[in-house]
Amino acid sequence: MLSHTEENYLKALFHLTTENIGKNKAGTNELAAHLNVKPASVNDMLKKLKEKKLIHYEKYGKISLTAEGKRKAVDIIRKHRLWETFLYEKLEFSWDEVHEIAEQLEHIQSAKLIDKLEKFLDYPEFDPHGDAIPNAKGELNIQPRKTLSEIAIGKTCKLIAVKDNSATFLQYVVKVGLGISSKIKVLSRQDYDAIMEIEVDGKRSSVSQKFAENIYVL
Amino acid sequence: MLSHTEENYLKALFHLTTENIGKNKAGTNELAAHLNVKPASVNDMLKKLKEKKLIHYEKYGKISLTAEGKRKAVDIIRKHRLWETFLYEKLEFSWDEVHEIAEQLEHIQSAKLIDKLEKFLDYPEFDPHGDAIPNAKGELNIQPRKTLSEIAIGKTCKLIAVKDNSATFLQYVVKVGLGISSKIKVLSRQDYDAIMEIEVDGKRSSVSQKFAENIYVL
DNA sequence: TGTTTTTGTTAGGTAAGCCTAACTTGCATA
DNA sequence: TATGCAAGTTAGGCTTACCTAACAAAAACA
Ligand SMILES: [Mn+2]
Ligand SMILES: [Mn+2]
Ligand SMILES: [Mn+2]
Ligand SMILES: [Mn+2]
Repeated sequence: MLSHTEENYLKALFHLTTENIGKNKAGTNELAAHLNVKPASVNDMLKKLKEKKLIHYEKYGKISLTAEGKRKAVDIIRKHRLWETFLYEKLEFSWDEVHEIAEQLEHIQSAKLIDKLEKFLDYPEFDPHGDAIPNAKGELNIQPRKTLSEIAIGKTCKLIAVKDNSATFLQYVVKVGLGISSKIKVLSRQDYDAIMEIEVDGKRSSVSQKFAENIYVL
Repeated sequence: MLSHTEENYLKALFHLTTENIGKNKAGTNELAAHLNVKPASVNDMLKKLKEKKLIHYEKYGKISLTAEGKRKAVDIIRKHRLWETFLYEKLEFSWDEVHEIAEQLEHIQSAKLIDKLEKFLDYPEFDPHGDAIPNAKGELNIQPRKTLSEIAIGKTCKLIAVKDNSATFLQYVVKVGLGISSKIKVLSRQDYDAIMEIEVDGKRSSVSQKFAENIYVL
């Protein structure tokens, strides 16, 4: 049985490695920043997770998840995304509210609960932010995704997911008129700072590089 | 913000005092037994809860909840019972499974979540064990309840709630053919050990004093 | 290649929540 | 009223998960 904290470390490692295609190792400082703790605290935990055979790690080396660690992480992500879907679909929360509550719910221990919840939701494939929900076997198809910042001027694309799950970002996304499946036309992009002008349902907006990098499109 | 542990102490105190009519103070050892910890641990926590003005307590004296402590406890019980109802009604868990999972869910922090859950469940009045669910204002009507052990020979009564929420007890209750609203006829009671013979739906069973004291009837 | 900067580690300390062992208080009952 | 036992408290220790400050290693860069 893993503690709440250990689970959060595994989940963070999954996001920093396995989920980011092309990058499969993380560093101490990076992990510390992601979890809002100090590198010294991370170092303590790395020793414990290594001892439990959940991560690969050598002193001064890079960190990666073992198969077992990966499986544990995927299970937490599965719970997180199913709970988000429940909150959004059944309790009518808005998509900027679900993440924070799911951060708590993801730690509830009961395999039966999550399987019943999945059935109740009729086996959803994606959560409210467009992220794929792993199945009960721990299978999750991670496909390389383009971001809005990579779309050429003049082209139109479809929003399929958001990278940032924070309330402030999601509220901003809604304000620009965007949601899952929105069609976005790229009108222009400044050479100097990459600020883009986009059109959504006939409405024009200017968005930053940072914003565009957090929007996944197809 | 209260910790998971502090919440469990308040809930235990509520069950030992306010909810038990006629008894409104508890002792250190009693609380320790209820929480499966040692009296020394309870003593530590009592100092903290007093400091936070959640309990009335003097060294070597009895313990009781302040108005604020009571309110906090009722909120946790409200969450516990609404989650049990959700698990039972929506996810089709059996009544002997819901308590354990609700012990975890009751600590999720979000007033909005619990109010939306209550609405989703259409404002239930009782949980799957027949216990009243406090409303959002913290109101809970505690009425004195008779137990099966107090019913006279020859009389018939109706099961309205169970006191013990453990899986073993609840499975036994089901095995005897009982559930909420079951009609129970008391056939006999031994003078020596108070073992009772009862009839439920034409089926006869013998139950112990301990069993009968955990069945609330009307 | 030498030096600076970044990254990572260690030592030592804190708070929460638990424990055991030893002690004190107060209540029941002789 | 004495006294023995149950109830309650204290002291000191443990583990988890965090911290700061000081240090070591590796990477970047000049
Ligand atoms: Mn999320
Ligand atoms: Mn989490
Ligand atoms: Mn219960
Ligand atoms: Mn609890």
